[in-house]
Amino acid sequence: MRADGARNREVVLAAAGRLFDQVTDPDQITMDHIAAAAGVGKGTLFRGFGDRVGLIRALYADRSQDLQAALSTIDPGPAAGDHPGPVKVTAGRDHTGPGPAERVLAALGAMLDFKLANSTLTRALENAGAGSPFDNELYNLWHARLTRIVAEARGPENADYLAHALLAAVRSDLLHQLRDWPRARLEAGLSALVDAILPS
Amino acid sequence: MRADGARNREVVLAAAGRLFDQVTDPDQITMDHIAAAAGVGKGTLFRGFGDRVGLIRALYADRSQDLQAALSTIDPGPAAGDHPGPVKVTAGRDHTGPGPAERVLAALGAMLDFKLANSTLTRALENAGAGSPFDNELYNLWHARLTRIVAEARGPENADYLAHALLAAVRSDLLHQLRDWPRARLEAGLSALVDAILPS
DNA sequence: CACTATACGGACTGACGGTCCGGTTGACGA
DNA sequence: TCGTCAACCGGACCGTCAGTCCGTATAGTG
Repeated sequence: MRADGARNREVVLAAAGRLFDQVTDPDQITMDHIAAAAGVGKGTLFRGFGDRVGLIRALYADRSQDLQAALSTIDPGPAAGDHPGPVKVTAGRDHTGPGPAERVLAALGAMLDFKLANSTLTRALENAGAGSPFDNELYNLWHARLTRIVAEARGPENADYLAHALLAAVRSDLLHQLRDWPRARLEAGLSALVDAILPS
Repeated sequence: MRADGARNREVVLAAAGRLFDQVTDPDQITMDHIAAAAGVGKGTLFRGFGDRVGLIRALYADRSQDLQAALSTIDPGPAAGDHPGPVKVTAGRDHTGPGPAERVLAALGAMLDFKLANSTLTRALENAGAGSPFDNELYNLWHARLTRIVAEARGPENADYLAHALLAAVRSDLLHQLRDWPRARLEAGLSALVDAILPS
Protein backbone atom coordinates (compact mmCIF):
# COMPACT_ATOMS: atom_id res chain seq x y z
CA MET A 1 0.00 0.00 0.00
CA ARG A 2 1.39 3.31 -1.05
CA ALA A 3 1.85 6.16 1.40
CA ASP A 4 -0.42 8.59 -0.38
CA GLY A 5 -3.14 5.97 -0.45
CA ALA A 6 -3.13 5.62 3.29
CA ARG A 7 -3.00 9.37 3.76
CA ASN A 8 -5.98 9.90 1.50
CA ARG A 9 -7.95 7.28 3.32
CA GLU A 10 -7.61 9.23 6.52
CA VAL A 11 -8.46 12.50 4.83
CA VAL A 12 -11.58 11.00 3.35
CA LEU A 13 -12.76 9.49 6.61
CA ALA A 14 -12.17 12.75 8.44
CA ALA A 15 -14.06 14.76 5.84
CA ALA A 16 -16.94 12.31 5.70
CA GLY A 17 -17.20 12.28 9.47
CA ARG A 18 -17.32 16.04 9.58
CA LEU A 19 -20.04 16.14 6.94
CA PHE A 20 -22.26 13.57 8.61
CA ASP A 21 -21.95 15.45 11.87
CA GLN A 22 -23.19 18.65 10.28
CA VAL A 23 -26.39 17.16 9.03
CA THR A 24 -29.55 15.47 10.24
CA ASP A 25 -30.60 13.35 7.29
CA PRO A 26 -27.90 10.88 6.31
CA ASP A 27 -28.58 11.01 2.64
CA GLN A 28 -28.03 14.69 2.41
CA ILE A 29 -24.40 13.60 2.16
CA THR A 30 -23.58 12.41 -1.34
CA MET A 31 -20.41 10.79 -2.52
CA ASP A 32 -19.63 13.90 -4.54
CA HIS A 33 -19.88 16.02 -1.41
CA ILE A 34 -17.48 13.80 0.42
CA ALA A 35 -15.04 13.76 -2.48
CA ALA A 36 -15.16 17.53 -2.75
CA ALA A 37 -14.79 18.06 1.00
CA ALA A 38 -11.82 15.72 1.07
CA GLY A 39 -10.25 17.42 -1.95
CA VAL A 40 -10.15 14.12 -3.76
CA GLY A 41 -11.64 12.60 -6.89
CA LYS A 42 -14.70 10.43 -6.75
CA GLY A 43 -12.82 7.46 -8.12
CA THR A 44 -10.61 7.51 -5.05
CA LEU A 45 -13.60 7.03 -2.82
CA PHE A 46 -14.87 4.01 -4.67
CA ARG A 47 -11.44 2.45 -5.06
CA GLY A 48 -10.78 2.79 -1.38
CA PHE A 49 -14.10 1.77 0.04
CA GLY A 50 -15.97 -0.13 -2.65
CA ASP A 51 -19.25 1.68 -2.38
CA ARG A 52 -21.19 4.10 -0.24
CA VAL A 53 -22.05 1.50 2.35
CA GLY A 54 -18.40 0.46 2.55
CA LEU A 55 -17.35 4.02 3.27
CA ILE A 56 -19.99 4.44 5.93
CA ARG A 57 -19.05 1.13 7.46
CA ALA A 58 -15.40 2.12 7.59
CA LEU A 59 -16.26 5.39 9.25
CA TYR A 60 -18.49 3.61 11.70
CA ALA A 61 -15.79 1.09 12.52
CA ASP A 62 -13.37 3.92 13.05
CA ARG A 63 -15.60 5.77 15.46
CA SER A 64 -16.83 2.76 17.33
CA GLN A 65 -13.43 1.62 18.52
CA ASP A 66 -13.91 3.31 21.86
CA LEU A 67 -17.33 1.78 22.17
CA GLN A 68 -16.00 -1.67 21.39
CA ALA A 69 -13.36 -1.27 24.05
CA ALA A 70 -15.93 -0.12 26.59
CA LEU A 71 -18.18 -3.02 25.77
CA SER A 72 -15.40 -5.53 26.01
CA THR A 73 -14.57 -4.23 29.46
CA ILE A 74 -18.13 -4.82 30.54
CA ASP A 75 -18.20 -8.29 29.07
CA PRO A 76 -14.94 -9.84 27.83
CA GLY A 77 -17.02 -12.65 26.43
CA PRO A 78 -15.89 -15.92 24.93
CA ALA A 79 -13.74 -14.02 22.46
CA ALA A 80 -11.16 -13.44 25.19
CA GLY A 81 -8.92 -16.26 24.00
CA ASP A 82 -8.75 -15.09 20.40
CA HIS A 83 -5.23 -13.73 20.47
CA PRO A 84 -2.28 -16.03 21.06
CA GLY A 85 -0.96 -13.40 23.47
CA PRO A 86 -1.38 -13.68 27.24
CA VAL A 87 -5.02 -13.80 28.28
CA LYS A 88 -5.81 -10.83 30.45
CA VAL A 89 -7.74 -11.92 33.52
CA THR A 90 -9.71 -9.36 35.46
CA ALA A 91 -7.72 -9.46 38.65
CA GLY A 92 -9.30 -9.41 42.09
CA ARG A 93 -12.88 -9.38 40.84
CA ASP A 94 -14.16 -12.90 40.48
CA HIS A 95 -17.21 -14.37 38.85
CA THR A 96 -19.32 -12.74 41.56
CA GLY A 97 -19.06 -9.38 39.82
CA PRO A 98 -21.98 -7.25 38.70
CA GLY A 99 -25.17 -9.15 37.92
CA PRO A 100 -26.63 -9.72 34.47
CA ALA A 101 -28.98 -6.76 34.67
CA GLU A 102 -26.14 -4.42 35.56
CA ARG A 103 -23.94 -5.67 32.77
CA VAL A 104 -26.65 -5.51 30.17
CA LEU A 105 -27.70 -2.07 31.25
CA ALA A 106 -24.11 -0.87 31.14
CA ALA A 107 -23.70 -2.23 27.63
CA LEU A 108 -26.94 -0.77 26.31
CA GLY A 109 -26.14 2.51 28.02
CA ALA A 110 -22.80 2.64 26.25
CA MET A 111 -24.52 1.99 22.94
CA LEU A 112 -27.03 4.67 23.75
CA ASP A 113 -24.29 7.23 24.30
CA PHE A 114 -22.52 6.24 21.14
CA LYS A 115 -25.63 6.47 19.06
CA LEU A 116 -26.60 9.80 20.52
CA ALA A 117 -23.14 11.16 19.81
CA ASN A 118 -23.10 9.77 16.27
CA SER A 119 -26.73 10.00 15.41
CA THR A 120 -26.62 10.69 11.71
CA LEU A 121 -23.82 8.30 10.97
CA THR A 122 -25.47 5.52 12.92
CA ARG A 123 -28.74 6.01 11.12
CA ALA A 124 -26.90 6.03 7.83
CA LEU A 125 -25.57 2.58 8.57
CA GLU A 126 -28.62 1.06 10.20
CA ASN A 127 -30.93 2.08 7.39
CA ALA A 128 -28.51 1.84 4.47
CA GLY A 129 -30.32 -0.14 1.80
CA ALA A 130 -28.65 -3.55 1.94
CA GLY A 131 -29.27 -5.93 4.79
CA SER A 132 -29.93 -3.11 7.21
CA PRO A 133 -28.92 -3.10 10.85
CA PHE A 134 -28.27 -6.78 11.03
CA ASP A 135 -25.33 -7.42 8.77
CA ASN A 136 -23.50 -5.03 11.04
CA GLU A 137 -20.58 -6.78 12.69
CA LEU A 138 -21.18 -5.13 16.04
CA TYR A 139 -24.81 -6.12 16.00
CA ASN A 140 -24.04 -9.77 15.64
CA LEU A 141 -21.31 -9.69 18.22
CA TRP A 142 -23.55 -8.04 20.74
CA HIS A 143 -26.55 -10.08 19.95
CA ALA A 144 -24.50 -13.17 20.72
CA ARG A 145 -23.21 -11.76 23.98
CA LEU A 146 -26.60 -10.56 25.14
CA THR A 147 -28.12 -13.89 24.26
CA ARG A 148 -25.59 -15.61 26.47
CA ILE A 149 -26.19 -13.28 29.40
CA VAL A 150 -29.94 -13.54 29.07
CA ALA A 151 -29.69 -17.31 28.86
CA GLU A 152 -27.58 -17.42 32.02
CA ALA A 153 -30.00 -15.22 33.87
CA ARG A 154 -33.32 -16.74 32.89
CA GLY A 155 -32.66 -19.87 30.90
CA PRO A 156 -32.14 -20.45 27.18
CA GLU A 157 -35.85 -20.21 26.47
CA ASN A 158 -36.38 -17.22 24.14
CA ALA A 159 -33.04 -15.72 25.12
CA ASP A 160 -32.29 -15.22 21.45
CA TYR A 161 -35.42 -13.22 20.76
CA LEU A 162 -35.17 -11.22 23.96
CA ALA A 163 -31.66 -10.18 23.01
CA HIS A 164 -33.00 -8.90 19.70
CA ALA A 165 -35.73 -7.05 21.56
CA LEU A 166 -33.19 -5.39 23.85
CA LEU A 167 -31.13 -4.21 20.90
CA ALA A 168 -34.25 -3.03 19.10
CA ALA A 169 -34.93 -0.76 22.05
CA VAL A 170 -31.81 1.27 21.29
CA ARG A 171 -32.13 1.43 17.52
CA SER A 172 -30.83 4.65 16.16
CA ASP A 173 -33.98 5.71 14.39
CA LEU A 174 -36.01 5.21 17.53
CA LEU A 175 -33.54 7.35 19.41
CA HIS A 176 -33.79 9.94 16.68
CA GLN A 177 -37.55 9.93 17.03
CA LEU A 178 -37.11 10.57 20.77
CA ARG A 179 -34.43 13.12 20.11
CA ASP A 180 -35.74 15.69 22.55
CA TRP A 181 -36.01 13.37 25.48
CA PRO A 182 -33.34 14.09 28.03
CA ARG A 183 -30.80 11.35 28.34
CA ALA A 184 -31.94 10.48 31.83
CA ARG A 185 -35.40 9.64 30.59
CA LEU A 186 -34.05 7.26 27.97
CA GLU A 187 -31.77 5.68 30.51
CA ALA A 188 -34.66 5.25 32.94
CA GLY A 189 -36.78 3.55 30.31
CA LEU A 190 -33.95 1.30 29.32
CA SER A 191 -33.36 0.42 32.91
CA ALA A 192 -37.01 -0.46 33.39
CA LEU A 193 -36.91 -2.68 30.34
CA VAL A 194 -33.76 -4.47 31.41
CA ASP A 195 -35.03 -4.98 34.94
CA ALA A 196 -38.25 -6.42 33.60
CA ILE A 197 -36.52 -8.91 31.35
CA LEU A 198 -33.74 -9.95 33.69
CA PRO A 199 -34.30 -11.08 37.25
CA SER A 200 -33.17 -8.41 39.67
CA MET B 1 -63.87 12.64 -9.03
CA ARG B 2 -64.26 11.06 -12.41
CA ALA B 3 -65.11 7.40 -12.83
CA ASP B 4 -61.97 6.49 -14.79
CA GLY B 5 -59.85 8.12 -12.11
CA ALA B 6 -61.30 5.94 -9.39
CA ARG B 7 -61.00 2.84 -11.55
CA ASN B 8 -57.37 3.52 -12.30
CA ARG B 9 -56.64 4.04 -8.66
CA GLU B 10 -57.83 0.53 -7.93
CA VAL B 11 -55.93 -0.92 -10.84
CA VAL B 12 -52.73 0.73 -9.69
CA LEU B 13 -53.09 -0.42 -6.10
CA ALA B 14 -53.78 -3.96 -7.22
CA ALA B 15 -50.80 -4.03 -9.56
CA ALA B 16 -48.47 -2.53 -6.98
CA GLY B 17 -49.63 -5.00 -4.37
CA ARG B 18 -48.98 -7.90 -6.71
CA LEU B 19 -45.51 -6.61 -7.51
CA PHE B 20 -44.47 -6.09 -3.91
CA ASP B 21 -45.67 -9.58 -3.07
CA GLN B 22 -43.47 -11.09 -5.75
CA VAL B 23 -40.29 -9.62 -4.44
CA THR B 24 -38.06 -9.57 -1.37
CA ASP B 25 -36.35 -6.22 -1.57
CA PRO B 26 -38.87 -3.36 -1.62
CA ASP B 27 -36.88 -1.16 -3.88
CA GLN B 28 -36.74 -3.67 -6.62
CA ILE B 29 -40.14 -2.21 -7.43
CA THR B 30 -39.80 1.08 -9.26
CA MET B 31 -42.52 3.51 -10.18
CA ASP B 32 -42.02 2.60 -13.83
CA HIS B 33 -42.61 -1.05 -13.04
CA ILE B 34 -45.83 -0.26 -11.26
CA ALA B 35 -47.01 1.99 -14.07
CA ALA B 36 -46.23 -0.66 -16.66
CA ALA B 37 -47.86 -3.44 -14.65
CA ALA B 38 -50.97 -1.35 -14.17
CA GLY B 39 -51.04 -0.43 -17.85
CA VAL B 40 -50.98 3.22 -16.96
CA GLY B 41 -48.71 6.20 -17.48
CA LYS B 42 -46.26 7.30 -14.87
CA GLY B 43 -47.95 10.67 -14.57
CA THR B 44 -51.10 8.95 -13.37
CA LEU B 45 -49.22 7.43 -10.47
CA PHE B 46 -47.83 10.70 -9.29
CA ARG B 47 -51.07 12.61 -9.80
CA GLY B 48 -52.98 10.03 -7.82
CA PHE B 49 -50.58 9.43 -4.97
CA GLY B 50 -48.19 12.35 -4.84
CA ASP B 51 -45.00 10.37 -4.63
CA ARG B 52 -43.64 6.91 -4.04
CA VAL B 53 -44.18 7.03 -0.32
CA GLY B 54 -47.76 8.17 -0.86
CA LEU B 55 -48.45 5.20 -3.08
CA ILE B 56 -46.95 2.79 -0.61
CA ARG B 57 -48.85 4.39 2.22
CA ALA B 58 -52.12 4.07 0.31
CA LEU B 59 -51.43 0.43 -0.40
CA TYR B 60 -50.56 -0.16 3.22
CA ALA B 61 -53.71 1.58 4.41
CA ASP B 62 -55.71 -0.56 2.03
CA ARG B 63 -54.27 -3.80 3.26
CA SER B 64 -54.25 -2.95 6.92
CA GLN B 65 -57.99 -2.40 7.22
CA ASP B 66 -58.51 -5.90 8.52
CA LEU B 67 -55.68 -5.43 10.96
CA GLN B 68 -57.13 -2.18 12.21
CA ALA B 69 -60.47 -3.84 12.77
CA ALA B 70 -58.86 -6.70 14.65
CA LEU B 71 -56.89 -4.31 16.82
CA SER B 72 -59.91 -2.20 17.60
CA THR B 73 -61.74 -5.29 18.75
CA ILE B 74 -58.94 -6.08 21.13
CA ASP B 75 -58.82 -2.54 22.47
CA PRO B 76 -61.59 -0.13 21.47
CA GLY B 77 -59.60 2.54 23.20
CA PRO B 78 -60.61 6.10 23.95
CA ALA B 79 -61.58 6.53 20.30
CA ALA B 80 -64.76 4.54 20.92
CA GLY B 81 -66.96 7.61 21.13
CA ASP B 82 -65.81 9.08 17.85
CA HIS B 83 -68.89 8.24 15.84
CA PRO B 84 -72.21 9.76 16.75
CA GLY B 85 -73.75 6.33 16.17
CA PRO B 86 -74.60 3.95 19.01
CA VAL B 87 -71.58 2.91 21.02
CA LYS B 88 -71.07 -0.79 20.81
CA VAL B 89 -70.55 -2.28 24.25
CA THR B 90 -69.00 -5.71 24.57
CA ALA B 91 -71.96 -7.53 26.01
CA GLY B 92 -71.73 -9.88 28.96
CA ARG B 93 -68.02 -9.36 29.42
CA ASP B 94 -67.34 -6.48 31.76
CA HIS B 95 -64.26 -4.53 32.62
CA THR B 96 -62.87 -7.67 34.21
CA GLY B 97 -62.03 -9.00 30.76
CA PRO B 98 -58.61 -10.17 29.59
CA GLY B 99 -55.70 -8.64 31.48
CA PRO B 100 -53.21 -6.16 30.07
CA ALA B 101 -50.70 -8.83 29.13
CA GLU B 102 -53.30 -10.76 27.17
CA ARG B 103 -54.51 -7.71 25.33
CA VAL B 104 -51.04 -6.50 24.46
CA LEU B 105 -49.98 -9.92 23.32
CA ALA B 106 -53.06 -10.24 21.16
CA ALA B 107 -52.38 -6.88 19.56
CA LEU B 108 -48.71 -7.58 18.91
CA GLY B 109 -49.61 -11.01 17.61
CA ALA B 110 -52.01 -9.50 15.12
CA MET B 111 -49.31 -7.09 13.97
CA LEU B 112 -46.91 -9.97 13.69
CA ASP B 113 -49.26 -11.86 11.40
CA PHE B 114 -49.89 -8.82 9.29
CA LYS B 115 -46.23 -8.06 8.89
CA LEU B 116 -45.39 -11.64 8.06
CA ALA B 117 -48.12 -11.70 5.43
CA ASN B 118 -47.07 -8.35 3.95
CA SER B 119 -43.37 -8.48 4.58
CA THR B 120 -42.02 -6.58 1.62
CA LEU B 121 -44.69 -3.92 1.65
CA THR B 122 -44.28 -3.34 5.34
CA ARG B 123 -40.56 -2.98 5.03
CA ALA B 124 -41.06 -0.59 2.15
CA LEU B 125 -43.04 1.69 4.40
CA GLU B 126 -41.04 1.33 7.58
CA ASN B 127 -37.75 2.09 5.92
CA ALA B 128 -38.94 4.49 3.23
CA GLY B 129 -36.64 7.49 3.39
CA ALA B 130 -38.72 10.18 5.13
CA GLY B 131 -39.51 9.98 8.81
CA SER B 132 -39.31 6.21 8.80
CA PRO B 133 -41.56 3.95 10.84
CA PHE B 134 -42.77 6.66 13.14
CA ASP B 135 -44.75 9.01 10.95
CA ASN B 136 -46.92 6.02 10.23
CA GLU B 137 -50.46 6.67 11.41
CA LEU B 138 -50.89 3.18 12.79
CA TYR B 139 -47.67 3.43 14.73
CA ASN B 140 -48.78 6.50 16.60
CA LEU B 141 -52.22 5.13 17.27
CA TRP B 142 -50.82 1.97 18.70
CA HIS B 143 -48.07 3.57 20.61
CA ALA B 144 -50.70 5.67 22.38
CA ARG B 145 -52.85 2.67 23.15
CA LEU B 146 -49.99 0.54 24.38
CA THR B 147 -48.74 3.39 26.51
CA ARG B 148 -52.11 3.58 28.19
CA ILE B 149 -52.30 -0.13 28.84
CA VAL B 150 -48.75 -0.25 30.17
CA ALA B 151 -49.46 2.73 32.38
CA GLU B 152 -52.55 1.05 33.80
CA ALA B 153 -50.67 -2.14 34.48
CA ARG B 154 -47.48 -0.83 36.04
CA GLY B 155 -47.86 2.90 36.49
CA PRO B 156 -47.03 5.81 34.20
CA GLU B 157 -43.32 5.56 34.91
CA ASN B 158 -41.57 4.78 31.61
CA ALA B 159 -44.78 3.50 30.07
CA ASP B 160 -44.07 5.61 27.02
CA TYR B 161 -40.67 4.14 26.40
CA LEU B 162 -41.75 0.60 27.14
CA ALA B 163 -44.50 0.93 24.55
CA HIS B 164 -41.88 1.94 22.00
CA ALA B 165 -39.79 -1.05 23.02
CA LEU B 166 -42.72 -3.40 22.54
CA LEU B 167 -43.38 -2.08 19.07
CA ALA B 168 -39.68 -2.23 18.24
CA ALA B 169 -39.81 -5.94 18.97
CA VAL B 170 -42.11 -6.49 15.99
CA ARG B 171 -40.42 -4.20 13.50
CA SER B 172 -40.66 -5.54 10.03
CA ASP B 173 -36.97 -5.65 9.30
CA LEU B 174 -36.31 -7.59 12.48
CA LEU B 175 -38.97 -10.08 11.43
CA HIS B 176 -37.36 -10.25 8.02
CA GLN B 177 -34.04 -11.01 9.63
CA LEU B 178 -35.70 -13.85 11.54
CA ARG B 179 -37.58 -14.96 8.46
CA ASP B 180 -36.89 -18.64 8.88
CA TRP B 181 -38.03 -18.86 12.45
CA PRO B 182 -41.31 -20.69 12.72
CA ARG B 183 -44.17 -18.48 13.77
CA ALA B 184 -44.51 -20.25 17.09
CA ARG B 185 -40.99 -19.30 18.06
CA LEU B 186 -41.63 -15.64 17.37
CA GLU B 187 -44.87 -15.80 19.28
CA ALA B 188 -43.15 -17.47 22.22
CA GLY B 189 -40.48 -14.79 22.33
CA LEU B 190 -43.05 -12.06 22.11
CA SER B 191 -45.02 -13.67 24.88
CA ALA B 192 -41.95 -13.84 27.09
CA LEU B 193 -41.26 -10.18 26.45
CA VAL B 194 -44.80 -9.09 27.21
CA ASP B 195 -44.98 -11.19 30.35
CA ALA B 196 -41.74 -9.70 31.56
CA ILE B 197 -42.88 -6.13 31.07
CA LEU B 198 -46.44 -6.47 32.26
CA PRO B 199 -47.39 -8.03 35.59
CA SER B 200 -48.90 -11.45 35.06
C1' DC C 1 17.50 7.54 -13.73
C1' DA C 2 14.33 4.38 -15.76
C1' DC C 3 10.51 1.53 -14.95
C1' DT C 4 6.17 -0.09 -13.30
C1' DA C 5 2.57 -1.02 -10.11
C1' DT C 6 -0.29 1.86 -7.71
C1' DA C 7 -3.11 5.65 -7.22
C1' DC C 8 -5.50 9.67 -9.04
C1' DG C 9 -9.51 12.48 -10.78
C1' DG C 10 -13.29 13.78 -13.23
C1' DA C 11 -15.97 12.91 -17.44
C1' DC C 12 -19.32 9.48 -18.39
C1' DT C 13 -23.18 6.00 -17.76
C1' DG C 14 -27.47 4.00 -16.17
C1' DA C 15 -31.28 4.05 -13.23
C1' DC C 16 -34.69 6.17 -10.78
C1' DG C 17 -37.98 9.59 -8.75
C1' DG C 18 -40.46 13.26 -10.14
C1' DT C 19 -42.31 17.03 -13.69
C1' DC C 20 -44.55 18.84 -17.83
C1' DC C 21 -47.60 19.46 -21.38
C1' DG C 22 -50.17 18.35 -25.66
C1' DG C 23 -53.77 15.22 -26.50
C1' DT C 24 -58.03 12.57 -24.83
C1' DT C 25 -62.36 11.65 -22.63
C1' DG C 26 -66.04 11.46 -19.21
C1' DA C 27 -69.78 14.36 -17.33
C1' DC C 28 -73.27 17.49 -18.04
C1' DG C 29 -76.24 21.27 -19.80
C1' DA C 30 -78.84 22.73 -23.94
C1' DT D 1 -77.69 14.35 -29.87
C1' DC D 2 -74.26 17.54 -29.57
C1' DG D 3 -70.94 21.09 -27.65
C1' DT D 4 -68.02 22.35 -24.05
C1' DC D 5 -64.61 22.00 -20.68
C1' DA D 6 -62.47 20.43 -16.68
C1' DA D 7 -60.48 16.30 -15.22
C1' DC D 8 -57.52 12.94 -16.67
C1' DC D 9 -54.05 10.52 -19.43
C1' DG D 10 -49.33 8.99 -20.91
C1' DG D 11 -44.75 9.09 -21.87
C1' DA D 12 -40.94 12.24 -23.18
C1' DC D 13 -38.07 14.82 -20.43
C1' DC D 14 -35.17 16.52 -16.36
C1' DG D 15 -32.06 16.50 -12.25
C1' DT D 16 -29.62 13.78 -9.16
C1' DC D 17 -26.90 10.32 -7.55
C1' DA D 18 -24.20 5.88 -7.13
C1' DG D 19 -20.94 3.69 -9.53
C1' DT D 20 -17.46 2.94 -13.82
C1' DC D 21 -13.65 3.92 -16.96
C1' DC D 22 -9.46 5.28 -18.59
C1' DG D 23 -5.75 8.49 -19.64
C1' DT D 24 -2.44 10.72 -16.52
C1' DA D 25 0.68 11.31 -12.55
C1' DT D 26 3.63 9.57 -9.01
C1' DA D 27 5.71 6.71 -5.17
C1' DG D 28 8.75 3.11 -4.61
C1' DT D 29 12.62 0.22 -6.41
C1' DG D 30 17.01 -1.58 -8.64
